Amino acid sequence: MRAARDVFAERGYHAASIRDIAREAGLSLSALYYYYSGKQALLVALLEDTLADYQNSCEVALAAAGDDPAARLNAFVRATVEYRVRRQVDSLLALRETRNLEPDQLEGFVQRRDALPGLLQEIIEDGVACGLFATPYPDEAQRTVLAMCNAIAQWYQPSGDLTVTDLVDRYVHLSLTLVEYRLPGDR
Amino acid sequence: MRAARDVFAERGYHAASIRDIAREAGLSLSALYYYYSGKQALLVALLEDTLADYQNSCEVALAAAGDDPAARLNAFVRATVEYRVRRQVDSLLALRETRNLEPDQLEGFVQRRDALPGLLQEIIEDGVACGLFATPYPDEAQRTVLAMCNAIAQWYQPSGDLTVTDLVDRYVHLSLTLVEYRLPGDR
Amino acid sequence: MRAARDVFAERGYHAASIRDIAREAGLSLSALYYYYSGKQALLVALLEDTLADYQNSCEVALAAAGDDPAARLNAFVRATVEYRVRRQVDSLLALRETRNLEPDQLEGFVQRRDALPGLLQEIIEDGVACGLFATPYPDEAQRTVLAMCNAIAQWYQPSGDLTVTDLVDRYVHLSLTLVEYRLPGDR
Amino acid sequence: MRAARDVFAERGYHAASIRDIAREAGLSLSALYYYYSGKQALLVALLEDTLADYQNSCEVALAAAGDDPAARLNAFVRATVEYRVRRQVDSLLALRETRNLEPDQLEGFVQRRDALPGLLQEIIEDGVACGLFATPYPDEAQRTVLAMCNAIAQWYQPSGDLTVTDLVDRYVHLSLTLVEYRLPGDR
DNA sequence: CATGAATGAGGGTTCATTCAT
DNA sequence: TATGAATGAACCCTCATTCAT
Repeated sequence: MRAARDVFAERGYHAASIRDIAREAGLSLSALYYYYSGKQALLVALLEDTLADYQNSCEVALAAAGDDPAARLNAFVRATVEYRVRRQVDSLLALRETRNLEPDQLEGFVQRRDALPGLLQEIIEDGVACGLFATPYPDEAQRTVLAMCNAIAQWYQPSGDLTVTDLVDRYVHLSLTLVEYRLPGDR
Repeated sequence: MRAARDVFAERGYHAASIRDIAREAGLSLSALYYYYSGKQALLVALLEDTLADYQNSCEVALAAAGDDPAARLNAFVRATVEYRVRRQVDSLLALRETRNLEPDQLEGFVQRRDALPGLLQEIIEDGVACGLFATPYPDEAQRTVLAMCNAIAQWYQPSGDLTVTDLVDRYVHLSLTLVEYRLPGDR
Repeated sequence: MRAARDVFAERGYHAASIRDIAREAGLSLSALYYYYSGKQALLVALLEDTLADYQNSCEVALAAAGDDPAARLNAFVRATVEYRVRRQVDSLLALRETRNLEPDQLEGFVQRRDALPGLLQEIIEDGVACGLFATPYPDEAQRTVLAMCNAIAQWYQPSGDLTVTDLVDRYVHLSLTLVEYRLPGDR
Repeated sequence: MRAARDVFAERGYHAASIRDIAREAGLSLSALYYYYSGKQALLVALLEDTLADYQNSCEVALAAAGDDPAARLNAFVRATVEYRVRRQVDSLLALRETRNLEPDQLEGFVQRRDALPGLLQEIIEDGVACGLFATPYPDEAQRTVLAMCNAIAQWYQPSGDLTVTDLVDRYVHLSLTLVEYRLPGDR
């Protein structure tokens, strides 16, 4: 799977050859087929693993965050940003190669994947409902939060100046700004 | 080119077969080769055309916007959002398939493409410098503005309830919020 | 035809594309087809022209040589060597590309082409018969004379030190040596 | 390789299709690619094998011939003639298709191939130096010896009257005649 | 658990040729 | 005379996959 991840990431699913993956993995072609039933199965395994990990990270973070919408938004953004950095390559694959899942797999996968935006949606709507978030456009705010977090995988360089801690702080700040967070009693 | 756009968009560059494109275009395989020297040439033509159109839209909009950073940000976001809607499929291709340009083409293309984020960068820094934008994170704000505008191509449905006009308004609002725009005299 | 000669010579008949020939000739593809009915026709024209020229050269030389076998051998070798130098590229084509003639053309062409070795054969046999040539192997001598003359086209460099005059002298000498020419009265 | 040899010989490298070779070999197209990485690789394999065999034959023959130039010339001609008969088809390929080697391969191949004429050159020059060979034109004599031996592959018919033994005798005779061999003490 | 061998389908591309203009 | 446009067949090659061992 490591080999598949690297090769898929470098070339893209369709341009990647299963021979390249086998070579990268130090396996013979047939040995690879012994463990995975085919190219598609490798992709599925990668994406499922990535998604499960991400979902779990979010759940844990949200469970610890309690009920406050601001705290929950904070937790969600933190979990997402950290995930995009921690599993940067997998994040890219999830964004780019999901479309190459075959119809069977695709449906269920997308369904599960899209539960998370729904969660974020709820958080923001809660915040709006109780007056913490003043944004007039909760839908677009939610889309933007996701888009900006996802994009991290495309540009972040672990070797650069920006530490993950700082990155998280900044994205949390941006998110709260986006939803126009008003401190309670600040109205 | 229309056929190439549709087929590339539907399947992705590598999964798309030049035979499919020819069929979609109502041409024989060889006739297609008469006009374009190959698959890569089709991709290049598409991406170059898309980029030129987008750059032009931005330039026109910014030229009309004058010097005020807020007005310029407004113009930039408006131009980008409208572009993402007007040429939605091309926008997706530009985002997804640029990586499939061959090294020769890639370099120059990316260079030209990345001039625009630079422009946005300047706008935001100007705004910060003259106190109009209060964001402590101009870099991340700029990345977010781009990310959210780009993402439009992935979800917007012209047939839906949201008109382009409304969409633009909302994204302008979000952008100004992101950079923490303070009305002059509002400090 | 000049273009065809050059392109056929450089790449070989099958590797040469009729587009290359047209480009080399400064013609459009269709204009080329206006003058020659196809690739094969170009080859036929080239080879026929070359053969006719060579045959003519030989006939003229032999007519001037009179009856003496040594003089005739001298004339034949001189004509052949000079021809290989004068039309070096055509000579190469004749040697290499005759096999690519289509069956129709091939038969007649080969028949005419092989009349000349027959002539050489007669010359040598005459010389042997009247005791001028002492070679015990007239057939092999004839084959060798032809082979050595033909090979000239493969290595001779007009820009080199060896002049055509010298070249002819040497090959005449070699030929007479080969047939073991005995000066009359030398026996 | 046998199939490749036959098909290349019959049609020429460029006119030969790799499908024909596969069919002739009783393999599927892909199976052929399993063993040889492509058309060029087949050609290289054939030519290299042929060259190595020929070089080896010459070396063995010369090693057994001792120092006498006449004996060495005899050995060289014998080895070459026998080789041209023994591997007639390969000889034709080597003569005709070497030009279709790609530049990488071509250089080294030609270099190795041309070592042999150099050897012949030395033999003849030795003979001339010690007065055994009286030819005034050692270079041309050498070219002729090679040309006549090489040509054998183009016309010899094993089914004909001429046995290989006779053939060798005659070509040795012609070669010695060409270099104007004088028996020691015959000067 | 691992492999070498084999396959058929399809890939992008080139080509000689034709035809309406 | 000359051309641009078009075609269908064939080309070399790569691929995901299978199977006997």
